[in-house]
Amino acid sequence: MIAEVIVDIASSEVDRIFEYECDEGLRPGARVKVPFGNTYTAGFVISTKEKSEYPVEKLKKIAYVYDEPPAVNEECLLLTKKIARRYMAPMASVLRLFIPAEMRTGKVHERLLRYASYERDVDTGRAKKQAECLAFLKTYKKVEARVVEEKFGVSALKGLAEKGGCTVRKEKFVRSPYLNLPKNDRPHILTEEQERAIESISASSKRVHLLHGVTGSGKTEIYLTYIGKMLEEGKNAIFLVPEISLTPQMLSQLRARFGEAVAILHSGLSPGERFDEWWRLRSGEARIAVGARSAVFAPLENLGVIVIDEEHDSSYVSESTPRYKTFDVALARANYNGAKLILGSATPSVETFLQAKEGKFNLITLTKRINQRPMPTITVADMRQEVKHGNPSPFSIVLQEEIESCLREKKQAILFLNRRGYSQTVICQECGYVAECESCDVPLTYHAEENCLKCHYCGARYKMPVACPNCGGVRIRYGGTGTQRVVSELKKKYPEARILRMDNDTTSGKEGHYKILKAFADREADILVGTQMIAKGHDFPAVTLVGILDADMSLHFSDYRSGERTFQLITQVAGRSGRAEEAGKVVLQTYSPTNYILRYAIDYDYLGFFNYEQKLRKATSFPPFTKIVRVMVTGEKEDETVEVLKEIYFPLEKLVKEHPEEVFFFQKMKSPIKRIQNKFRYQVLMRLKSDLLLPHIYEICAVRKRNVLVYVEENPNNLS
DNA sequence: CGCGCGCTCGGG
DNA sequence: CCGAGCGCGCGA
Repeated sequence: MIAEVIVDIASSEVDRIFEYECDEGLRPGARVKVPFGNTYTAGFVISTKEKSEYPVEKLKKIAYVYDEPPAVNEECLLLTKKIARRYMAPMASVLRLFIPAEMRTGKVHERLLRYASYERDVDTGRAKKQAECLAFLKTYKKVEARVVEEKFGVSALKGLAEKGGCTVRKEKFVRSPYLNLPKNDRPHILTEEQERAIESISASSKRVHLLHGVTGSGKTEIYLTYIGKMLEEGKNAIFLVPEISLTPQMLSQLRARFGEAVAILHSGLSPGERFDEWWRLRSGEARIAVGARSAVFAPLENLGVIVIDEEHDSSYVSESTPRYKTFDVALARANYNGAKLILGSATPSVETFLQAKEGKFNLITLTKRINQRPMPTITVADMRQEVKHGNPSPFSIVLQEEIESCLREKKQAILFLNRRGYSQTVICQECGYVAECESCDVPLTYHAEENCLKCHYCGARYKMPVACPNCGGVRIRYGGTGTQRVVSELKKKYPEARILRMDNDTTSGKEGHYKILKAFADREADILVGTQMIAKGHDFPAVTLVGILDADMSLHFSDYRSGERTFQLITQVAGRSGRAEEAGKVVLQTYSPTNYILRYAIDYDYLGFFNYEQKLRKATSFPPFTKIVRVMVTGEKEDETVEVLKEIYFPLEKLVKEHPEEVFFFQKMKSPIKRIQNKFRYQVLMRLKSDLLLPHIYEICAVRKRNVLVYVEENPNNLS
């Protein structure tokens, strides 16, 4: 037998099939160890055949077959080929998505522990410790041997085992997080609207279903009910959520509902936990995979449903090769398995909603909130007027009043500002010098807590200079407010208020996010000041006020999606207010109160927003009516980078000249941020009518030069 | 003349 | 990707 093997080296240079002699019965998808060059390397069997075209005397033998059953099944192999072709990615880099890194490196294995189990009552004679040990085991039946030995001594356990009172055996210990939570069998009562959604999903013959429902309309209950339904039918499920939503509460809720049938895949797990959870899915022991983007590759067969919650979230696009879109992978898997693909969002992306409106997806609209409560009222504070009337603080008069009444009534408030640090820029008032990062082409942000300057792109820290390095001046202006400054202003104004801050600087560590959220939920603070990360799905019943300090921030970004993003952000942040008994309030501060995006957001008018945005995109030929392609060329040496840029630019130029009808825009340029982490960034930007030229573009950009990286992005999330 | 580094090439 | 093999540049 001959095995066609892809070696586990993620480089296009060796991304081809190597043939090896193998034993009869080796199955495609198996991981193997093969001689390669003058060492050994891991590889994946892609297929097997009887005869090889390759000279027999040169064929080598497979050295070792790793695991049985094969780690990658037939579906995954097909999907691998599809993704590799689509993104011109090496097969090995795609195959790696399907198995946990722990398995590849071979550093983590299943964990075996010794357990002492009670057998029967025996006469322990004069051995007092053995008698105690026997009694202990009789009560607890099975205990880890190490624990028993610590309690009664090594010899007592050994002696007891020899007399037959107990047995000591090595068993697999499953490192599954939250496994010990009690299962909660309370019935789940659906509202009429939720019932109808379930019926619609079941009845529709369409592959993709979009649940469009306001925050608090109970989308999660619909997903879980449908997943439960699939389990009953003997089918399995994948439930995808944005990384940030994988909170302990969320996971324990799932465990309570589905018990051990749930396996969790996410970056916060320990290597051992991830390994075990993966195998629980592969072996069929667990039947629901929950996780962020990468969980779409979960090793489940016979899928009944794949759910993508918060469909619009930008974390669903991979930012390293292969730059797959979670939706595309999920759709391919749903098609293969005959499964339903459910997308859910209060603010679907324009692209998704357009497809739903055109009838390609089954659109289900949920209009009612579960608790019947109206959405919080949004008050607009015109910051131009505030400045005119001599209010220099980051808080408008109306927001100050609301904060005060909130504190008086012992309620909680959230203040949102998508900018961390103290001040965005540090400018010398004498000469206009702006401190910039040495490795990136961006200004530095002042952090008051550590009294230092930080680069928000590469994380570098610099000492805060006493005097201007350029002219020696000592008068420094702090421009632009960040979360730290908001907190210090709040403390000045409301010394009695307890304030928590949540941003990248305060959430370090494994459970950094969770600790702050929990502290706030436990009412350890009155006001939570935070960036983007406070916007998502957390329930704080006592929050009655949300302040959006700078609604314009994302609005005036030079990006075709800035309007969409602003709408989504405002809707999400506003949804944090008034989740329980109390009606919520939102104060939205802006310098452009008449902006259409803000007007639609204030009215919670998604359809209004969508119609406007859709017309705009169509008129200006932007996605989803076109596709933006950015080819990024980065390298540490500018001359080398430009060299490679030229190498791809001319073939690309030739390509677009041959297809002028496909191309709206084509230009090579330095990136808006010319350097990040000491790497120069050059790009070719294109706007194309369709995906027709994509394969050619990927092909042209597949050049691999040492020291210079080239990659293709489709509709990139930011153009910096 | 010999060694060292940097580039090219092959791997089944 | 990684090591083997080889070419040319420099030192004494």
